[in-house]
Amino acid sequence: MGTIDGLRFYGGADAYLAACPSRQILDLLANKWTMLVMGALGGGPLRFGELRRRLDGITQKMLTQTLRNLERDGLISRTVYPTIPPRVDYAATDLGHSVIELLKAVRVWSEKHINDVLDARDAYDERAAREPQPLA
Amino acid sequence: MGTIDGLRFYGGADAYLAACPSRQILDLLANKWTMLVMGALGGGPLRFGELRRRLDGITQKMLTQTLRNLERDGLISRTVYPTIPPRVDYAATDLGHSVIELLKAVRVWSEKHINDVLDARDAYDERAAREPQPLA
DNA sequence: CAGCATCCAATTAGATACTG
DNA sequence: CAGTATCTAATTGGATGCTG
Repeated sequence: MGTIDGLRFYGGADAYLAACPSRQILDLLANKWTMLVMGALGGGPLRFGELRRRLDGITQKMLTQTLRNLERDGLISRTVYPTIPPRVDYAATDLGHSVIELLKAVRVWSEKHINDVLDARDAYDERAAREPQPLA
Repeated sequence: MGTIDGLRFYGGADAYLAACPSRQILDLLANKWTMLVMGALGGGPLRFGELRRRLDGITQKMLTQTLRNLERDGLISRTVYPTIPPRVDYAATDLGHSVIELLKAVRVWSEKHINDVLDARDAYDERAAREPQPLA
C-alpha cells in the first residue's frame, strides 16, 4: 500500500479534495508533455533521443524531468544498456499502458476539434474587441 | 473555419508538432483545474461560488482564469443574471460535453490507481536513497 | 456575489556548458 | 548518446484590497 504521512488510502479517493493524493496524480497526468510522452510510448519502447525528436519543441531538460517523474510514479520503466555510447530505453509499464488510451483520447480530441475551438476563440476575441469598455 | 496566422487547418492535425494549433488545445485540456472544472460542470450548470467551493484549494484568480480560457475556447458558456447581488452561471457547451467524459476518465484513473502510484513512488525513493552516490 | 487590479513569491522553463 | 549542473528569463500562482 502506498502511504502519505502515515495514512493509507483504500477507497473514497477524491481528486476534488486538495489533500487527496489522487490530486497529485492528476497533476502528473494533466500535463502536456506527459500526454505526449505516454502517447509516444504507446507504440513501444523508445530511446531518449527518439523521444526528443518525436516531441517537437521539448527541451532536453523538460524531457528528462518528465521521464523521471513518470518513472518515479511507475508509469514507465527505464533500461540502461552499459554500452559506449550509452543507450537508454523507456517503455510504458503495465500501469502506464492502462492510462495511455485515456490520454490518447484527449490528444485525439484536441486534434479533431481544432477548428471548433479556433472558431470559438475568434468569435470571443472579436466580440471582446468590439465591446464597449466594461466601465470607464 | 478557425485560422491562425491566416492558415486553415482541415485535417492532418498533429499535437506532436509544436506549431500545430492542436498543441495549444492539448495544453488547455492538460491542466488540473480544467479537468476538475469540466468534471464539475458535467453534472449541470454551476455558479462561480459553487465551483470555488467544489474545487478545493483553487484561488479566485485561478478559477476566473480557468473559466475565461474555457469560455474563450468554446467549452463552457457564461450567463450573467443582472440581479443584485449578481449571479453568474457556467455550463458546458455541446463541444465541452463532448470532452468531459474523456477528462473524467483521467481523473477517475487517478483516483483508482493512487496506491499503485504511491507504491511505485515509495519504492523509487527508497531505492534512490539507498543507492550509492552516482559518482563522487 | 462575482469578479478585477496589483504586487510579490515561487515555480517552471529555456539556454548554455560540461561529463561518463 | 544521454544525460547533469547552473544561471537566468518567463510564467504561474497566491495574497490583498477594491468595486458594481
